[in-house]
Amino acid sequence: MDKPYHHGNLRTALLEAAHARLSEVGEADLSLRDLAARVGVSVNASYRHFANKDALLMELSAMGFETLRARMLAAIEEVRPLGPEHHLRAAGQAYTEFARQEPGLYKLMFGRRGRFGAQTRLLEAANAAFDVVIDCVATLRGASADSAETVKAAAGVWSMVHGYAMLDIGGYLAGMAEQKRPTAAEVLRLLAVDA
Amino acid sequence: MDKPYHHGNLRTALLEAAHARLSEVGEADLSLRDLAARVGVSVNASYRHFANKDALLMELSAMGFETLRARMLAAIEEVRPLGPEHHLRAAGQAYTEFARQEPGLYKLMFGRRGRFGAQTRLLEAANAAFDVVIDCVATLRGASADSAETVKAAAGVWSMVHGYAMLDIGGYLAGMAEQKRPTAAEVLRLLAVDA
DNA sequence: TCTCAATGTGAGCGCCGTACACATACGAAC
DNA sequence: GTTCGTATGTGTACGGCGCTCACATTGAGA
Repeated sequence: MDKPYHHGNLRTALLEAAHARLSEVGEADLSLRDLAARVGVSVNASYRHFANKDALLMELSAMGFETLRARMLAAIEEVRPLGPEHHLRAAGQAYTEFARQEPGLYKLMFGRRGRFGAQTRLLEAANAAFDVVIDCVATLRGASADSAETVKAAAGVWSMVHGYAMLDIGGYLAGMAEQKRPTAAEVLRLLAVDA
Repeated sequence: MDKPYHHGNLRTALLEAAHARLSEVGEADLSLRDLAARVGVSVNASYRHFANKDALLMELSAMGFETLRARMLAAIEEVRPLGPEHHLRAAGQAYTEFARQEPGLYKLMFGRRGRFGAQTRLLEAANAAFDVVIDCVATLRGASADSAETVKAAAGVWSMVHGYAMLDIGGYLAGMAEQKRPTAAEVLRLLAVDA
Protein backbone atom coordinates (compact mmCIF):
# COMPACT_ATOMS: atom_id res chain seq x y z
CA MET A 1 0.00 0.00 0.00
CA ASP A 2 3.09 2.17 0.02
CA LYS A 3 2.75 4.72 -2.72
CA PRO A 4 5.01 4.39 -5.72
CA TYR A 5 7.72 6.90 -6.48
CA HIS A 6 6.13 7.74 -9.78
CA HIS A 7 2.59 8.97 -9.72
CA GLY A 8 1.60 7.52 -13.05
CA ASN A 9 -0.67 10.24 -14.35
CA LEU A 10 0.42 13.37 -12.58
CA ARG A 11 -0.39 15.77 -15.38
CA THR A 12 -4.03 14.76 -15.50
CA ALA A 13 -4.25 14.56 -11.73
CA LEU A 14 -2.95 18.12 -11.39
CA LEU A 15 -5.43 19.41 -13.95
CA GLU A 16 -8.30 17.68 -12.21
CA ALA A 17 -7.21 18.98 -8.84
CA ALA A 18 -6.97 22.49 -10.24
CA HIS A 19 -10.38 22.14 -11.82
CA ALA A 20 -11.91 20.93 -8.57
CA ARG A 21 -10.19 23.60 -6.51
CA LEU A 22 -11.25 26.32 -8.94
CA SER A 23 -14.87 25.70 -8.09
CA GLU A 24 -14.10 26.50 -4.47
CA VAL A 25 -11.57 29.28 -4.23
CA GLY A 26 -11.10 31.36 -7.36
CA GLU A 27 -8.01 31.67 -9.48
CA ALA A 28 -6.17 34.06 -7.17
CA ASP A 29 -6.19 31.55 -4.33
CA LEU A 30 -5.06 28.66 -6.45
CA SER A 31 -1.48 27.63 -5.66
CA LEU A 32 0.74 25.01 -7.23
CA ARG A 33 1.97 24.02 -3.79
CA ASP A 34 -1.55 23.29 -2.65
CA LEU A 35 -2.41 21.33 -5.78
CA ALA A 36 0.74 19.24 -5.49
CA ALA A 37 0.02 18.52 -1.84
CA ARG A 38 -3.52 17.42 -2.64
CA VAL A 39 -2.26 15.10 -5.32
CA GLY A 40 0.34 13.80 -2.89
CA VAL A 41 3.45 14.98 -4.64
CA SER A 42 6.16 17.58 -4.14
CA VAL A 43 5.64 20.98 -5.74
CA ASN A 44 8.51 20.66 -8.14
CA ALA A 45 7.15 17.51 -9.69
CA SER A 46 4.55 19.65 -11.43
CA TYR A 47 7.27 21.46 -13.32
CA ARG A 48 7.99 18.23 -15.19
CA HIS A 49 4.53 18.52 -16.76
CA PHE A 50 3.91 22.26 -17.02
CA ALA A 51 6.42 24.99 -17.76
CA ASN A 52 4.87 27.14 -15.06
CA LYS A 53 1.62 27.97 -13.34
CA ASP A 54 0.29 29.91 -16.31
CA ALA A 55 0.84 26.92 -18.58
CA LEU A 56 -1.31 24.77 -16.33
CA LEU A 57 -4.03 27.39 -16.20
CA MET A 58 -3.94 27.78 -19.96
CA GLU A 59 -4.41 24.08 -20.48
CA LEU A 60 -7.34 24.21 -18.09
CA SER A 61 -8.81 27.14 -20.03
CA ALA A 62 -8.48 25.35 -23.34
CA MET A 63 -10.20 22.29 -21.90
CA GLY A 64 -12.93 24.57 -20.63
CA PHE A 65 -13.57 25.93 -24.11
CA GLU A 66 -13.70 22.41 -25.47
CA THR A 67 -16.26 21.41 -22.86
CA LEU A 68 -18.29 24.53 -23.54
CA ARG A 69 -18.34 23.77 -27.24
CA ALA A 70 -19.39 20.18 -26.60
CA ARG A 71 -22.20 21.31 -24.29
CA MET A 72 -23.54 23.71 -26.89
CA LEU A 73 -23.37 21.12 -29.65
CA ALA A 74 -25.17 18.56 -27.51
CA ALA A 75 -27.90 21.05 -26.63
CA ILE A 76 -28.37 21.94 -30.29
CA GLU A 77 -28.57 18.30 -31.25
CA GLU A 78 -31.43 17.78 -28.84
CA VAL A 79 -33.59 20.38 -30.56
CA ARG A 80 -32.36 19.96 -34.10
CA PRO A 81 -35.76 19.11 -35.62
CA LEU A 82 -37.38 22.18 -34.09
CA GLY A 83 -35.62 24.66 -36.33
CA PRO A 84 -32.82 27.26 -36.28
CA GLU A 85 -34.30 29.67 -33.74
CA HIS A 86 -34.44 26.81 -31.25
CA HIS A 87 -30.82 25.96 -31.95
CA LEU A 88 -29.57 29.37 -30.94
CA ARG A 89 -31.79 29.44 -27.88
CA ALA A 90 -30.59 26.00 -26.78
CA ALA A 91 -26.95 26.93 -27.30
CA GLY A 92 -27.41 30.09 -25.28
CA GLN A 93 -29.07 28.17 -22.50
CA ALA A 94 -26.28 25.59 -22.44
CA TYR A 95 -23.74 28.38 -22.43
CA THR A 96 -25.14 30.17 -19.40
CA GLU A 97 -25.64 26.90 -17.58
CA PHE A 98 -22.00 26.03 -18.14
CA ALA A 99 -20.93 29.36 -16.70
CA ARG A 100 -23.15 28.87 -13.68
CA GLN A 101 -21.89 25.35 -13.08
CA GLU A 102 -18.23 26.28 -13.44
CA PRO A 103 -17.92 29.94 -12.51
CA GLY A 104 -14.27 29.71 -11.51
CA LEU A 105 -13.29 27.97 -14.71
CA TYR A 106 -15.41 30.31 -16.80
CA LYS A 107 -13.77 33.39 -15.30
CA LEU A 108 -10.38 31.85 -15.89
CA MET A 109 -11.21 31.18 -19.54
CA PHE A 110 -12.01 34.82 -20.19
CA GLY A 111 -9.76 36.50 -17.73
CA ARG A 112 -6.26 35.53 -18.70
CA ARG A 113 -6.19 35.97 -22.44
CA GLY A 114 -3.75 38.83 -22.35
CA ARG A 115 -1.14 36.77 -20.54
CA PHE A 116 -1.08 33.90 -22.94
CA GLY A 117 0.19 35.70 -25.97
CA ALA A 118 0.15 33.67 -29.15
CA GLN A 119 -0.91 30.41 -27.53
CA THR A 120 -2.50 28.59 -30.41
CA ARG A 121 -3.94 25.83 -28.25
CA LEU A 122 -6.16 28.21 -26.31
CA LEU A 123 -6.91 30.35 -29.31
CA GLU A 124 -8.15 27.44 -31.40
CA ALA A 125 -10.29 26.06 -28.61
CA ALA A 126 -11.93 29.45 -28.08
CA ASN A 127 -12.47 29.93 -31.81
CA ALA A 128 -13.99 26.47 -32.13
CA ALA A 129 -16.52 27.36 -29.45
CA PHE A 130 -17.29 30.65 -31.15
CA ASP A 131 -17.78 28.84 -34.43
CA VAL A 132 -20.73 27.02 -32.94
CA VAL A 133 -22.42 30.36 -32.34
CA ILE A 134 -21.55 31.56 -35.82
CA ASP A 135 -23.07 28.45 -37.36
CA CYS A 136 -26.26 28.91 -35.38
CA VAL A 137 -26.59 32.50 -36.52
CA ALA A 138 -25.74 31.64 -40.12
CA THR A 139 -28.43 28.96 -40.23
CA LEU A 140 -30.93 31.28 -38.62
CA ARG A 141 -30.26 34.04 -41.11
CA GLY A 142 -29.93 31.70 -44.04
CA ALA A 143 -26.59 33.25 -44.78
CA SER A 144 -23.04 32.03 -45.16
CA ALA A 145 -21.00 31.53 -42.00
CA ASP A 146 -18.25 33.48 -43.75
CA SER A 147 -20.18 36.66 -44.37
CA ALA A 148 -19.15 39.66 -42.33
CA GLU A 149 -22.76 40.39 -41.38
CA THR A 150 -23.21 36.91 -39.97
CA VAL A 151 -20.01 37.03 -37.97
CA LYS A 152 -20.85 40.45 -36.59
CA ALA A 153 -24.30 39.28 -35.54
CA ALA A 154 -22.75 36.21 -33.94
CA ALA A 155 -20.29 38.41 -32.07
CA GLY A 156 -23.28 40.37 -30.81
CA VAL A 157 -24.94 37.21 -29.59
CA TRP A 158 -21.75 36.12 -27.93
CA SER A 159 -21.38 39.51 -26.26
CA MET A 160 -24.88 39.28 -24.89
CA VAL A 161 -24.56 35.77 -23.55
CA HIS A 162 -21.08 36.35 -22.21
CA GLY A 163 -22.09 39.57 -20.51
CA TYR A 164 -25.12 37.98 -18.94
CA ALA A 165 -23.06 35.04 -17.73
CA MET A 166 -20.41 37.30 -16.24
CA LEU A 167 -22.91 39.52 -14.45
CA ASP A 168 -24.70 36.46 -13.18
CA ILE A 169 -21.74 34.56 -11.77
CA GLY A 170 -20.21 37.81 -10.56
CA GLY A 171 -23.23 38.29 -8.34
CA TYR A 172 -24.34 41.51 -9.99
CA LEU A 173 -27.79 40.16 -10.76
CA ALA A 174 -28.24 38.50 -7.38
CA GLY A 175 -28.75 41.87 -5.74
CA MET A 176 -31.82 42.61 -7.83
CA ALA A 177 -35.32 41.94 -6.61
CA GLU A 178 -36.59 38.54 -7.68
CA GLN A 179 -39.25 39.76 -10.10
CA LYS A 180 -36.84 42.21 -11.72
CA ARG A 181 -34.02 39.74 -12.20
CA PRO A 182 -33.99 38.56 -15.80
CA THR A 183 -33.50 34.95 -16.83
CA ALA A 184 -31.09 34.00 -19.57
CA ALA A 185 -34.03 33.35 -21.90
CA GLU A 186 -35.54 36.77 -21.25
CA VAL A 187 -32.28 38.49 -22.01
CA LEU A 188 -31.71 36.46 -25.16
CA ARG A 189 -35.16 37.40 -26.40
CA LEU A 190 -34.02 41.02 -26.68
CA LEU A 191 -31.75 40.06 -29.55
CA ALA A 192 -32.94 40.80 -33.04
CA VAL A 193 -30.63 38.47 -34.92
CA ASP A 194 -32.83 37.25 -37.70
CA ALA A 195 -33.27 40.69 -39.20
CA MET B 1 14.63 69.52 -0.46
CA ASP B 2 14.72 66.68 2.03
CA LYS B 3 11.41 64.94 1.98
CA PRO B 4 9.15 65.32 5.00
CA TYR B 5 8.38 62.48 7.34
CA HIS B 6 4.70 62.71 6.61
CA HIS B 7 3.60 62.34 3.05
CA GLY B 8 0.61 64.63 3.31
CA ASN B 9 -1.85 62.83 1.08
CA LEU B 10 -0.74 59.26 1.04
CA ARG B 11 -4.17 57.72 0.66
CA THR B 12 -4.88 59.59 -2.54
CA ALA B 13 -1.34 59.09 -3.78
CA LEU B 14 -1.62 55.33 -3.31
CA LEU B 15 -4.93 55.20 -5.14
CA GLU B 16 -3.52 57.20 -8.01
CA ALA B 17 -0.42 55.05 -8.19
CA ALA B 18 -2.57 51.92 -8.20
CA HIS B 19 -4.76 53.40 -10.91
CA ALA B 20 -1.77 54.29 -13.03
CA ARG B 21 -0.10 50.94 -12.52
CA LEU B 22 -3.32 49.09 -13.31
CA SER B 23 -3.20 50.41 -16.86
CA GLU B 24 0.17 48.78 -17.30
CA VAL B 25 0.30 45.46 -15.52
CA GLY B 26 -3.04 43.98 -14.56
CA GLU B 27 -4.40 43.33 -11.12
CA ALA B 28 -2.40 40.16 -10.49
CA ASP B 29 0.90 42.00 -10.85
CA LEU B 30 -0.10 44.89 -8.65
CA SER B 31 1.73 44.82 -5.32
CA LEU B 32 1.42 47.05 -2.30
CA ARG B 33 5.19 47.04 -1.91
CA ASP B 34 5.64 48.37 -5.41
CA LEU B 35 2.98 51.06 -4.97
CA ALA B 36 4.53 52.22 -1.71
CA ALA B 37 7.97 52.36 -3.28
CA ARG B 38 6.66 54.43 -6.18
CA VAL B 39 5.02 56.87 -3.81
CA GLY B 40 8.24 56.98 -1.81
CA VAL B 41 7.02 55.45 1.38
CA SER B 42 7.47 52.23 3.32
CA VAL B 43 5.01 49.42 2.66
CA ASN B 44 3.46 49.50 6.08
CA ALA B 45 2.50 53.13 5.81
CA SER B 46 -0.27 52.06 3.46
CA TYR B 47 -1.88 50.06 6.24
CA ARG B 48 -2.64 53.35 8.02
CA HIS B 49 -5.00 54.19 5.16
CA PHE B 50 -6.32 50.82 4.00
CA ALA B 51 -7.12 47.77 6.06
CA ASN B 52 -5.47 45.57 3.45
CA LYS B 53 -4.84 45.23 -0.25
CA ASP B 54 -8.43 44.28 -1.02
CA ALA B 55 -9.69 47.42 0.70
CA LEU B 56 -7.53 49.56 -1.57
CA LEU B 57 -8.72 47.71 -4.65
CA MET B 58 -12.32 48.04 -3.56
CA GLU B 59 -12.00 51.77 -3.18
CA LEU B 60 -10.47 51.89 -6.64
CA SER B 61 -13.37 49.85 -8.01
CA ALA B 62 -15.95 52.11 -6.44
CA MET B 63 -14.23 55.16 -7.88
CA GLY B 64 -14.26 53.41 -11.24
CA PHE B 65 -18.02 52.95 -11.10
CA GLU B 66 -18.45 56.59 -10.17
CA THR B 67 -16.33 57.67 -13.12
CA LEU B 68 -18.22 55.34 -15.43
CA ARG B 69 -21.52 56.78 -14.28
CA ALA B 70 -20.27 60.33 -14.78
CA ARG B 71 -19.04 59.52 -18.28
CA MET B 72 -22.41 58.06 -19.27
CA LEU B 73 -24.31 61.01 -17.84
CA ALA B 74 -22.06 63.47 -19.66
CA ALA B 75 -22.52 61.62 -22.95
CA ILE B 76 -26.28 61.59 -22.52
CA GLU B 77 -26.31 65.29 -21.73
CA GLU B 78 -24.58 66.02 -25.01
CA VAL B 79 -27.34 64.44 -27.06
CA ARG B 80 -30.28 65.21 -24.81
CA PRO B 81 -32.28 67.15 -27.42
CA LEU B 82 -32.00 64.36 -29.97
CA GLY B 83 -34.32 61.99 -28.13
CA PRO B 84 -34.27 58.82 -26.02
CA GLU B 85 -32.84 56.44 -28.58
CA HIS B 86 -29.80 58.69 -28.88
CA HIS B 87 -29.41 58.72 -25.10
CA LEU B 88 -29.03 54.97 -24.86
CA ARG B 89 -26.69 54.88 -27.82
CA ALA B 90 -24.51 57.64 -26.36
CA ALA B 91 -24.37 55.93 -22.98
CA GLY B 92 -23.37 52.67 -24.57
CA GLN B 93 -20.66 54.38 -26.54
CA ALA B 94 -19.31 56.12 -23.45
CA TYR B 95 -19.42 52.83 -21.60
CA THR B 96 -17.34 50.89 -24.11
CA GLU B 97 -14.93 53.78 -24.47
CA PHE B 98 -14.39 53.81 -20.73
CA ALA B 99 -13.62 50.09 -20.75
CA ARG B 100 -11.19 50.54 -23.62
CA GLN B 101 -9.44 53.45 -21.94
CA GLU B 102 -9.17 51.73 -18.57
CA PRO B 103 -9.12 48.01 -19.23
CA GLY B 104 -7.29 47.13 -16.04
CA LEU B 105 -9.63 49.15 -13.89
CA TYR B 106 -12.66 47.85 -15.72
CA LYS B 107 -11.64 44.24 -15.20
CA LEU B 108 -11.03 44.97 -11.55
CA MET B 109 -14.48 46.50 -11.16
CA PHE B 110 -16.20 43.38 -12.42
CA GLY B 111 -13.77 40.75 -11.30
CA ARG B 112 -13.62 41.00 -7.56
CA ARG B 113 -17.22 41.30 -6.56
CA GLY B 114 -17.30 37.97 -4.79
CA ARG B 115 -14.49 38.94 -2.48
CA PHE B 116 -16.01 42.13 -1.20
CA GLY B 117 -19.00 40.67 0.53
CA ALA B 118 -21.47 43.23 1.76
CA GLN B 119 -19.38 46.26 0.94
CA THR B 120 -22.02 48.94 0.59
CA ARG B 121 -19.64 51.50 -0.87
CA LEU B 122 -18.93 49.40 -3.93
CA LEU B 123 -22.45 48.11 -4.21
CA GLU B 124 -23.97 51.58 -4.23
CA ALA B 125 -21.50 52.88 -6.78
CA ALA B 126 -22.25 49.97 -9.09
CA ASN B 127 -26.00 50.35 -8.65
CA ALA B 128 -25.81 54.08 -9.34
CA ALA B 129 -24.08 53.34 -12.63
CA PHE B 130 -26.68 50.73 -13.52
CA ASP B 131 -29.45 53.20 -12.69
CA VAL B 132 -28.26 55.38 -15.55
CA VAL B 133 -28.93 52.52 -17.95
CA ILE B 134 -32.30 51.83 -16.37
CA ASP B 135 -33.33 55.45 -16.77
CA CYS B 136 -32.32 55.44 -20.42
CA VAL B 137 -34.36 52.33 -21.10
CA ALA B 138 -37.33 53.62 -19.13
CA THR B 139 -37.37 56.84 -21.10
CA LEU B 140 -37.01 54.98 -24.35
CA ARG B 141 -39.89 52.65 -23.56
CA GLY B 142 -41.99 55.36 -22.00
CA ALA B 143 -42.31 53.20 -18.91
CA SER B 144 -41.53 53.55 -15.24
CA ALA B 145 -37.98 52.91 -14.11
CA ASP B 146 -39.47 50.72 -11.42
CA SER B 147 -41.29 48.29 -13.65
CA ALA B 148 -39.89 44.80 -13.83
CA GLU B 149 -40.02 44.83 -17.62
CA THR B 150 -37.93 47.96 -17.80
CA VAL B 151 -35.33 46.68 -15.36
CA LYS B 152 -35.09 43.38 -17.20
CA ALA B 153 -34.60 45.14 -20.50
CA ALA B 154 -31.97 47.35 -18.92
CA ALA B 155 -30.19 44.30 -17.55
CA GLY B 156 -30.18 42.94 -21.09
CA VAL B 157 -28.63 46.13 -22.39
CA TRP B 158 -26.07 46.05 -19.64
CA SER B 159 -25.26 42.41 -20.41
CA MET B 160 -24.73 43.24 -24.05
CA VAL B 161 -22.52 46.23 -23.46
CA HIS B 162 -20.58 44.56 -20.68
CA GLY B 163 -20.03 41.43 -22.71
CA TYR B 164 -18.86 43.39 -25.72
CA ALA B 165 -16.50 45.45 -23.55
CA MET B 166 -15.05 42.35 -21.90
CA LEU B 167 -14.50 40.53 -25.18
CA ASP B 168 -12.95 43.64 -26.65
CA ILE B 169 -10.48 44.44 -23.89
CA GLY B 170 -9.79 40.74 -23.43
CA GLY B 171 -8.52 40.61 -26.98
CA TYR B 172 -11.14 38.15 -28.17
CA LEU B 173 -12.33 40.45 -30.94
CA ALA B 174 -8.85 41.51 -32.01
CA GLY B 175 -8.26 38.12 -33.60
CA MET B 176 -11.12 38.58 -36.03
CA ALA B 177 -10.61 39.86 -39.53
CA GLU B 178 -11.06 43.61 -39.78
CA GLN B 179 -14.25 43.57 -41.82
CA LYS B 180 -15.82 40.95 -39.57
CA ARG B 181 -15.01 42.67 -36.29
CA PRO B 182 -18.09 44.47 -35.03
CA THR B 183 -18.05 47.96 -33.59
CA ALA B 184 -19.85 48.80 -30.37
CA ALA B 185 -22.55 50.59 -32.35
CA GLU B 186 -23.15 47.61 -34.61
CA VAL B 187 -23.55 45.30 -31.66
CA LEU B 188 -25.86 47.68 -29.85
CA ARG B 189 -28.05 47.87 -32.92
CA LEU B 190 -28.96 44.21 -32.47
CA LEU B 191 -30.89 45.09 -29.34
CA ALA B 192 -34.66 45.39 -29.61
CA VAL B 193 -35.28 47.38 -26.47
CA ASP B 194 -38.11 49.63 -27.52
CA ALA B 195 -40.47 46.76 -28.17
C1' DT C 1 22.67 -6.24 -17.09
C1' DC C 2 23.62 -1.48 -18.16
C1' DT C 3 22.33 2.83 -19.35
C1' DC C 4 19.84 6.86 -19.78
C1' DA C 5 15.87 9.63 -20.17
C1' DA C 6 11.74 10.50 -17.59
C1' DT C 7 10.04 11.70 -13.36
C1' DG C 8 10.33 12.39 -8.67
C1' DT C 9 12.51 15.12 -4.00
C1' DG C 10 14.77 18.88 -1.13
C1' DA C 11 16.96 23.15 -0.23
C1' DG C 12 16.89 27.78 -1.22
C1' DC C 13 16.01 32.52 -3.55
C1' DG C 14 13.36 36.59 -3.99
C1' DC C 15 8.97 38.16 -4.03
C1' DC C 16 4.42 38.85 -1.67
C1' DG C 17 0.76 40.38 2.14
C1' DT C 18 0.65 41.63 6.69
C1' DA C 19 1.41 41.81 11.96
C1' DC C 20 3.99 43.94 15.68
C1' DA C 21 6.89 47.08 17.99
C1' DC C 22 8.83 51.45 17.73
C1' DA C 23 9.81 56.43 15.76
C1' DT C 24 8.33 60.85 14.33
C1' DA C 25 5.40 64.82 13.67
C1' DC C 26 1.50 67.70 14.23
C1' DG C 27 -2.37 69.95 16.76
C1' DA C 28 -4.89 70.96 20.85
C1' DA C 29 -4.90 71.97 25.88
C1' DC C 30 -2.70 74.14 29.28
C1' DG D 1 5.53 77.78 24.56
C1' DT D 2 5.53 73.41 26.56
C1' DT D 3 3.16 69.06 26.94
C1' DC D 4 0.95 65.30 25.41
C1' DG D 5 -1.96 62.29 22.66
C1' DT D 6 -2.99 60.73 18.22
C1' DA D 7 -2.09 60.29 13.52
C1' DT D 8 1.20 58.69 10.53
C1' DG D 9 5.46 57.04 9.38
C1' DT D 10 9.67 53.00 9.65
C1' DG D 11 12.05 48.32 10.58
C1' DT D 12 11.87 43.67 11.45
C1' DA D 13 9.91 39.35 10.89
C1' DC D 14 6.79 35.43 9.53
C1' DG D 15 4.64 32.28 6.49
C1' DG D 16 3.28 31.38 1.72
C1' DC D 17 4.06 31.92 -3.01
C1' DG D 18 6.37 30.74 -7.92
C1' DC D 19 10.40 29.03 -9.51
C1' DT D 20 15.50 27.20 -10.01
C1' DC D 21 19.12 24.03 -9.24
C1' DA D 22 21.26 19.96 -7.66
C1' DC D 23 20.31 15.32 -6.69
C1' DA D 24 17.41 10.70 -6.20
C1' DT D 25 14.63 7.14 -8.04
C1' DT D 26 12.50 4.54 -11.54
C1' DG D 27 11.52 1.91 -15.64
C1' DA D 28 12.23 0.86 -20.56
C1' DG D 29 15.25 -0.43 -24.23
C1' DA D 30 20.10 -1.83 -25.88
